[in-house]
Amino acid sequence: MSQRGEVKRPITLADIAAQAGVAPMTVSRVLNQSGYVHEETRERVLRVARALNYRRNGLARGLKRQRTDTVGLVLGDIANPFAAELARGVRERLDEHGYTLFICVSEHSAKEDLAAFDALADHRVDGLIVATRASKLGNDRLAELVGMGIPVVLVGRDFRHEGADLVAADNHKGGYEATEHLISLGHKHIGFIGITLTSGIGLRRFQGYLEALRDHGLAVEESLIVGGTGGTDEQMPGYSTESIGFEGMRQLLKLGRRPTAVFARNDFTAVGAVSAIKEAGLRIPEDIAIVGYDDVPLASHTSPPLTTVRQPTREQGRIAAEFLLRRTGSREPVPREERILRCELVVRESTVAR
Amino acid sequence: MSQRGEVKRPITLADIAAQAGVAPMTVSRVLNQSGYVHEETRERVLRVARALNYRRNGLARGLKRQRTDTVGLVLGDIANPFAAELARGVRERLDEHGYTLFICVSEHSAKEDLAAFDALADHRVDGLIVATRASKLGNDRLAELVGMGIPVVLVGRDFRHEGADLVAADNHKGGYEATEHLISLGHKHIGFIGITLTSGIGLRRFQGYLEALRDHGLAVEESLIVGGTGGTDEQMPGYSTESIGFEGMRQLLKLGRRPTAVFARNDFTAVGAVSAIKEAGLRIPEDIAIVGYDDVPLASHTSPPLTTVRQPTREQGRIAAEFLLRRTGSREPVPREERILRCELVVRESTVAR
DNA sequence: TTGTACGCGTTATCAT
DNA sequence: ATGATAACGCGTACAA
Repeated sequence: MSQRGEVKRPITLADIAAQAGVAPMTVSRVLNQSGYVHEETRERVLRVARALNYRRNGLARGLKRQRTDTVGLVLGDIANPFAAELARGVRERLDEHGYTLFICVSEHSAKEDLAAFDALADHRVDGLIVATRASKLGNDRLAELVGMGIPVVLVGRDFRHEGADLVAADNHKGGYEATEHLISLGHKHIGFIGITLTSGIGLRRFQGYLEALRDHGLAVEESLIVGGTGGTDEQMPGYSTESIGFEGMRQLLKLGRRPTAVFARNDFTAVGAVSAIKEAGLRIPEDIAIVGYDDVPLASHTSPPLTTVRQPTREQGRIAAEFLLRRTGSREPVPREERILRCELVVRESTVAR
Repeated sequence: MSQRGEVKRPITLADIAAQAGVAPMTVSRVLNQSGYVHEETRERVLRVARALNYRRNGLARGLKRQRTDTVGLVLGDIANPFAAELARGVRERLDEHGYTLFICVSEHSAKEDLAAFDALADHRVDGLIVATRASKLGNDRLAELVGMGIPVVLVGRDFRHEGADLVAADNHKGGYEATEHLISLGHKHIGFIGITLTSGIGLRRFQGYLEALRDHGLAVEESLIVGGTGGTDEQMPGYSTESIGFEGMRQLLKLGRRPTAVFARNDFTAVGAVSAIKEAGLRIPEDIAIVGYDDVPLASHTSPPLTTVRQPTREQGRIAAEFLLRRTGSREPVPREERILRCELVVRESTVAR
């Protein structure tokens, strides 16, 4: 026997077959529970397989079967509670259908987006769910993958492609309703914190804010709109925008006529703003009312509890998974689907009628 | 030609080779930049490859090369800021070495842990970093994988194996120091919120708490130790333990003699506790002091800013990656390494001398 | 019920 | 500088 290679070589079907005195094919049948195998043979094979600690080779298997029972999920930022909930929804559905989910994180960089798409595509995932910010590079590459016949579903991504499904929350409307809520409470000077030009989602919310102001005959005051760097800050967890909220609010408080209400692009930004307001010795909501966005678990435990806009995050994940399954499930081309989900205003104690 | 199959078949090296008038091997050389290829040939091949939108088949490639340049990271809960930071640290190092990171989430279930290990192992990742809660099933399976020669690094997991490296934060000491801090401020009745029996990490912190009490001659009062369900609550994001903190604190407030200080197992739990304290009309830190754990970004923006214990999370990720690279890098068996990192008490305004 | 032959797409190795 | 061959580990298709 040529047993020189002392390096632990992974066990293969052939190894099992040899020890069990059958053909590799029989072992395959046993392990995949396909075809007929004599009960006695079956047990013998299983015993050997277990004894040798066999693990099947997914590469060879995938290569032969032309599918891997695997789905890739590309996330821009794993620290984002939205991402977590989304992943949960996706997994929930995918699990039921025997798919394994591989998550790649791109840290909101277009370059890493590409890397993630490619890595996943190269490893022949059966489908791809993408929930990162849109970029020219990324969109083009996605188009290529779609062209190659890889099922792709976009989540909350500002990019449409005829071959890829889309699921998103109606952030525009959500922003509109948050703002309208403040207006209906009698506010006329409403600030916005967290404007960024790079993020499609934030931009949508901001547009809703603008539209609500206009629809109700309120002037848009540029000084009431404050930012947050658009760039990718390596040090800072992408979504942990407490600092943006804090700095932004400080800026607003310096104004000659400060806003009586503020709409923050997300709950963390809102928390940062709350922190700045308290630091200045002002009260919420009496002096300044505040609305967040997302309804993260934290939102109901701040003081005061935060009025916010809830988006059906897990639901988006579930739908994304279902859209994908539709595609992996059929050999024929599948017509594109798009689903925009409603957001819901959750009124708590950080807003009150003037 | 048997060109009947109208289904878009993925482009292969052979397709490119045919169109470029060379052998597949040459194409491989060009695409992998290995070996000598005439410049002219090279360009022709590249042109064809680009025109056909070629994507290499990672399965075939991995099968042949016996490595995939891929590392798996198993996380118990993606919503946990700890997990996010950890992943960031891991990626940071792995990227530099050309590895792609695939993340699997197990939602803190031992069964899903196994599924993740297996999926990753089957797809022949070059290594595995595991940061989920320990379980009998999981530990056994990990031992098997280690036995098969797969490089494994454990992060903050309460399980030691001679073939797997370990990196963790010193949660015991952190819990000790948090408690000692409160003691040094004059507190004698110190509560603990968030005891769970299933979580190794939480347990360590709790043990530190107990030890500090004992070392300073304080009695352990069982009524001051409150819980949080140990089970897996499907509806609740795993780490979002605001509710546990909230409910736990309410319970403590009902006591005849309530604690003057509380140590919460993590910052979110602390935030929930803060919320309950305020609801009861009490002040922090005057009436009740509170210490959290983790120093999440939020902690410095609560009111009052939270005293907490910071653990070097990203650093743990980096080290885990380095431990892994050590193993993937060498054919020989590598001696086990273990690194326990110090935590650091961050004193803010939620604690003050009595 | 079991086995044989072949191919999935790639690369290592040797030959030219 | 390029090509032919074989093999990675598995499953499909067919034969026995």
